[in-house]
Amino acid sequence: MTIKDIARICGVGIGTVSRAINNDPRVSEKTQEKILRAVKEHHYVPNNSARNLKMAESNTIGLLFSGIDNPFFQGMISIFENACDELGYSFFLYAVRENDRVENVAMEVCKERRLKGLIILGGQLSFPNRRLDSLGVPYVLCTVTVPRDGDALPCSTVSIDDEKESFRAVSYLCEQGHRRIAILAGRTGESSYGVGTLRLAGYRRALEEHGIEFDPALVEYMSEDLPEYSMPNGYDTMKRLLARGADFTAVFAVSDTMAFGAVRALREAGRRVPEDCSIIGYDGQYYTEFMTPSLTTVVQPVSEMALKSVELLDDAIRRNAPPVCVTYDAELRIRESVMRLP
Amino acid sequence: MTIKDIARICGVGIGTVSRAINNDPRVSEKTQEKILRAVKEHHYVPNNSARNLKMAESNTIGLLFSGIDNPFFQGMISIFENACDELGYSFFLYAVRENDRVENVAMEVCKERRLKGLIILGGQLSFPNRRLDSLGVPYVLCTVTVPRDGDALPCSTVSIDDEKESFRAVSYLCEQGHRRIAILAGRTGESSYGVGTLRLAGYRRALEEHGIEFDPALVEYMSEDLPEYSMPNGYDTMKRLLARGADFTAVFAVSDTMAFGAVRALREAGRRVPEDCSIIGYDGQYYTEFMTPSLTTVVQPVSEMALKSVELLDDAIRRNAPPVCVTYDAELRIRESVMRLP
DNA sequence: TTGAAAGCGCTAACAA
DNA sequence: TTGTTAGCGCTTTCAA
Repeated sequence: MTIKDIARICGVGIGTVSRAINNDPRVSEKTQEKILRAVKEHHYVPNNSARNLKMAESNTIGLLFSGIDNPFFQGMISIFENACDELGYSFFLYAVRENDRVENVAMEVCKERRLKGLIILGGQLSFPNRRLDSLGVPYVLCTVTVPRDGDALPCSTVSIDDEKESFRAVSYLCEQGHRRIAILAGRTGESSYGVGTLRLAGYRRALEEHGIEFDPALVEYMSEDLPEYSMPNGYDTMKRLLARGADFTAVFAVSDTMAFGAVRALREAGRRVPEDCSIIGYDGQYYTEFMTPSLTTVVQPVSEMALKSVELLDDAIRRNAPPVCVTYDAELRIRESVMRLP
Repeated sequence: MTIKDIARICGVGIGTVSRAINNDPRVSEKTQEKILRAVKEHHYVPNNSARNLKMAESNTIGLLFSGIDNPFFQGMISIFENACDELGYSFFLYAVRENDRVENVAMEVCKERRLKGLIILGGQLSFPNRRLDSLGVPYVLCTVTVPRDGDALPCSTVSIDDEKESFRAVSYLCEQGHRRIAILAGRTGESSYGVGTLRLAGYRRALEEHGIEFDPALVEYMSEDLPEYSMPNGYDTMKRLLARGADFTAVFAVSDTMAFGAVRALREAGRRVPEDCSIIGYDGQYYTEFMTPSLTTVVQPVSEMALKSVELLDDAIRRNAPPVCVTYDAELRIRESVMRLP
């Protein structure tokens, strides 16, 4: 069933059918009605490939989303969607699969749907990036960690300062009287601009500023064999820390998922939270407030970040604005999982 | 940058470029190398729209996924993907947005990508369904609840029997000596084949078979104002049950998320779990084993269900097999959140 | 092994 | 207000 069939059925030209479908005012009401009725009756659906191929340009913003299985992104998609809506853009969501490279998908989708611009949510990218440079449309990186040093980025970014926020979280632990603070850290060998590395750096700086000597025995890196930043990994990593007989009164977990698993491990070891061990998470995921004890954590302002991403992209598209890097402050949400030491 | 440009650059015809790109053996090695080099150098990416438009058929299975924000589906996508891979299909993932109807998206995507078949994961559908009937390719419903009575379905389905599994879960509670069992139920007014209704029915039957009279005072329906089956809703619903002064020693929550929120509400009310109140969840989500106490829950065999869905679709595509409805058994995973009453 | 050309289904420019 | 037509970028004949 193509536009041709509908035209034949209605006894009109295909141009008229096209106009009727797209609500072009230059079709008589009677004709349009007839055509739409036939469309409905025969379940005609336009072929998007043909449409995209023909159209010189769309008015669509694409969202390239790496991490469909990552709960951190839960609920963000609809924020992007609504924001695009508000600014008058269509919205196209594309979930990047694990084995696909963001850059390649970006190129493909851009051509296929004639995107006006692109938001890249999550995933790993490196710069300079020749592929992305040749995209031809502006794009913004949201919660994508990239090296910040050296040359200016060719795109806008929206993120938080992981080092600073970790510093703040661990400082809070220090201020609550903790001196033996362990960290459930990212994988060893993570790149120097990965969040794990940044969060560990913040941890070290906080210790230093509070006159606490860094003790390698209190650092436990997450397992290479388990999914990164997952609950099982948090559980396993804490088990190892405990098994080593490390002596600590508080833990900084580099993600809420890690903290969740760690709490379980702590309890299995007979340590109460927060009475015997305080814990602090990172990300501010939705479930942390329903945990018992509710988890003190670094809340990333995901809504604002999503909104700002669309805004920046719109600036670039409509006003040709130059790239900017926006860094948001996270909020240390103080809840029940940290105890003040006497 | 189109195939034409590459052809011009390399001094060959566009047909040759097409063949080179698609690894057609009828291109001399030298020519292919030259072309691929130019492709790389100029960042040429074929336009999928043009490709899809031209190709008579693809070898692609599409996965229409409703519920990108639903943690229940976490990790399922890659199972579908691998299964398709194994059977020699390409895989196309499409996340259906809240405001889109599955049927419409199905029609569109099918035409656009010339799908061989479709798997519909989650979402709500009703039958008979004229739109889906005119799809023209086989499709299978995975964890989609549809009315089962009356005419045969035009497609295969893979699901579990919510009534039976709920019956089993609540029976277990009864067998542990509980007589006052509350339920955190689906929304009032849910359709008669919705999971909420089914799970409530299983609850009632279990009570009945164990000689316990059904007490409406022990049923608390989830809030209409909060997201369905969410943690806040579980929390809120339990709060209301508690506020009513209901008298119970165990609760059946119709989802793990509800159970999670409910545990928090219970504790805030000073009731220990499971000592003062047992609780049982439903779904078998990944985090339930890391909760404290770990949650006894009805584990849906999501991997098997995903695998079977692809298998059934393959049967329909390759062997023209008639639709079948496969119902899996769930597993009641007994953990720490239920206590035996003396 | 290659190039030329038809045509996938649609939109938009043009003509009527 | 309508019909006709060119052509979007590609794959795939067909002919060389």
